[in-house]
Amino acid sequence: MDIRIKELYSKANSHQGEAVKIKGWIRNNRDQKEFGFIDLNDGSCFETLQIVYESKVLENYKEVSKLRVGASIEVTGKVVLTPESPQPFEVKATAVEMIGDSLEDYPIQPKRHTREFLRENAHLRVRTNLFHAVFRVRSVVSHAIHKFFQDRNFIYLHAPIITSSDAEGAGEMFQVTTLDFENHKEVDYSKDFFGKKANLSVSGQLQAEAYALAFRDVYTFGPTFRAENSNTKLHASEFWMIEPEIAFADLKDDMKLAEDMVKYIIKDLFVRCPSEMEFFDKFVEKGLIQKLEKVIKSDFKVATHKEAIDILLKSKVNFENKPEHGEDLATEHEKYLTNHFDGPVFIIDWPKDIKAFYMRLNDDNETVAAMDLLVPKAGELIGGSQREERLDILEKRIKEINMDDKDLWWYKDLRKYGGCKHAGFGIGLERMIMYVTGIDNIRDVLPFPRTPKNCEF
RNA sequence: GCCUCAAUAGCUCAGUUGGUUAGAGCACAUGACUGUUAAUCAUGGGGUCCUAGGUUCAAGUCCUAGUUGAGGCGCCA
Repeated sequence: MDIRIKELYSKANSHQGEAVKIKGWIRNNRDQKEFGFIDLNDGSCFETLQIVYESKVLENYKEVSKLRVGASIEVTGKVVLTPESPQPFEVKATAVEMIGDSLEDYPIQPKRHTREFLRENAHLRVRTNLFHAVFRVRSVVSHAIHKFFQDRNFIYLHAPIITSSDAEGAGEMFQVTTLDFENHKEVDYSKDFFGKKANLSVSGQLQAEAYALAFRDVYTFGPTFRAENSNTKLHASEFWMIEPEIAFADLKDDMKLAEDMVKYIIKDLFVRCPSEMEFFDKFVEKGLIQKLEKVIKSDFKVATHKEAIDILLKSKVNFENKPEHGEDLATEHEKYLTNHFDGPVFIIDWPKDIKAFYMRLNDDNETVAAMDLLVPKAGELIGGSQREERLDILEKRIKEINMDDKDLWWYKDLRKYGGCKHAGFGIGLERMIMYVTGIDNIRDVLPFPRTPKNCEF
């Protein structure tokens, strides 16, 4: 019977003595004179299956003993429980057939490689324990996010990937064009494909607002593109973002939603990826599981931007960037604050001058109803705000920062026809994965990462 | 975009104040071994010392430029 290794691990006892057939890739092969062992992984779960093969049984014993790491094989054999051994059961092979050979220069060895080397082999690194675990978790987290919102009756909105508005203010954009730049010198965007300049989306928020004002609760989940020349462990040129938007809601509702979502994802992960989480806890970040268990149980802390600056000033730490009221927080400040609060912390009520035009002006006329969720390792995990629903104030803000709002006519319409209090946030999928796995480089949680000067694969 | 560091075998690294034929472990090949767990043991093959200039009797080693990578900062998610 054709079977997956995951099925064997979940119900080993009921398969005892059964004849099974498994296909997979060799992780390791150790032979002796009369018998040998293959560690087989078939991708269905984190664990490998030990195959025992004997010269008495296999006609092709010699060939099997020479199979290299990475080769794909089909094994026929019998399930045997081995309670005395490190592994709970194994399969005694009656036949082992090679499906695809792995040549002598297969780069992934059963030993420790550097992350840099593995990045250069992004097509093969998934066959290591670490990346197997990372990308299972990425898949499970993605599913958990959909479940979280779908269970709450949110509408999944596919925001456009190509946009003409460059109003989001979220960073440099990649241009989308069919103009022939190689043979023409002057650029006339009216002759371009869309009749005007177009870009890859840096955020689906503005469109999500339109849908929230019809469905009340919506979320986007898709790729986002930023052409910033950012060379850090936390930034990629192409990443995935989730942007919920909720109507008849304020900043408090927004924060509650964010906190519930983060906790939901972690809980789901503990249920569905116990082996992977154990692996991360052991080899990537010691104490990870304990840290996340604490996050589930405790309430996220909240501090206003002013309070946060006061804490930094009182700390007497000699920061390279002096903390100042009305100024942005530097990375070193964020790190200090997450340590100080010993867990995730919302920083709210930011000075209006350092935040986006669409964020709702507070009654003090100086701060906006914005929130950033800071966590250790991933830094700014979430950024959100209550949106400015008052048309006159929105227009004033746009004027204040000298923004060209001719592409925003439809966005302003949302304030003219049935506008209401609404809020939302954006969470970077990769940063969430970094936070829950302990992996500290964004390039190691993206299947084929795109960063400045790197578009291989 | 700015600053710092690095590049030697397929991988991880060592290589002395510049000095004779550039080493080790793993991987690979061949063999040994009756229960291995990244098995162990023996033997063997494997090098454009990142690229281009320069200094020197002599450069893996020193200098200059470039390329690529990493870390930090800024921008953000």
